[in-house]
Amino acid sequence: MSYWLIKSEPSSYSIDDMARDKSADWTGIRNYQARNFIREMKPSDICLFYHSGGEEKGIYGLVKVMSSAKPDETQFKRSDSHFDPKSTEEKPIWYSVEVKFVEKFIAPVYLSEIKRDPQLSGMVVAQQGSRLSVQPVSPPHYEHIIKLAHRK
DNA sequence: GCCAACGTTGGC
DNA sequence: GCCAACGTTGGC
Repeated sequence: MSYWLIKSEPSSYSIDDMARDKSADWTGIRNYQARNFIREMKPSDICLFYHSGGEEKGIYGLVKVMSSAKPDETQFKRSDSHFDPKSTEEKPIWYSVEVKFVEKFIAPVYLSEIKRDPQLSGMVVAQQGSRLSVQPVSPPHYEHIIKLAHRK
């Protein structure tokens, strides 16, 4: 059982879109480091859902991993913005997982809080210049985020 | 909207 | 294999 953080631009896909759709294929990851983390994901792993950009950047909820990694179908579709001509069905380059909506936080945990909280120091998302869109989260960091997210 | 930090591409 | 040029991410 592992914990992860996945980023999304709320203008393209927000936690509310996620809540409406109930489940989604997490496609479009086109970075090797992020791809490698996708391939480590296992069903029942939990992901923190992070909004990058938008008014208040931060963690807005949780989704659960429902499948192990499978080839990201968008890499094969010529018309898709994530089409990759170097990839073939026999040797796919990019992977996706299916995720299911779990909850939207009562109290989102904002990036400014994450940076300020000593118990969250070292979180990748708070590091300067961190562009990694899929990243591991340690259990203590996860537990603390949940505590903050459920405070009244 | 700006731009620093980053990852990738491609010429050599 | 190096590294300059380029494109993108994402915080501010």
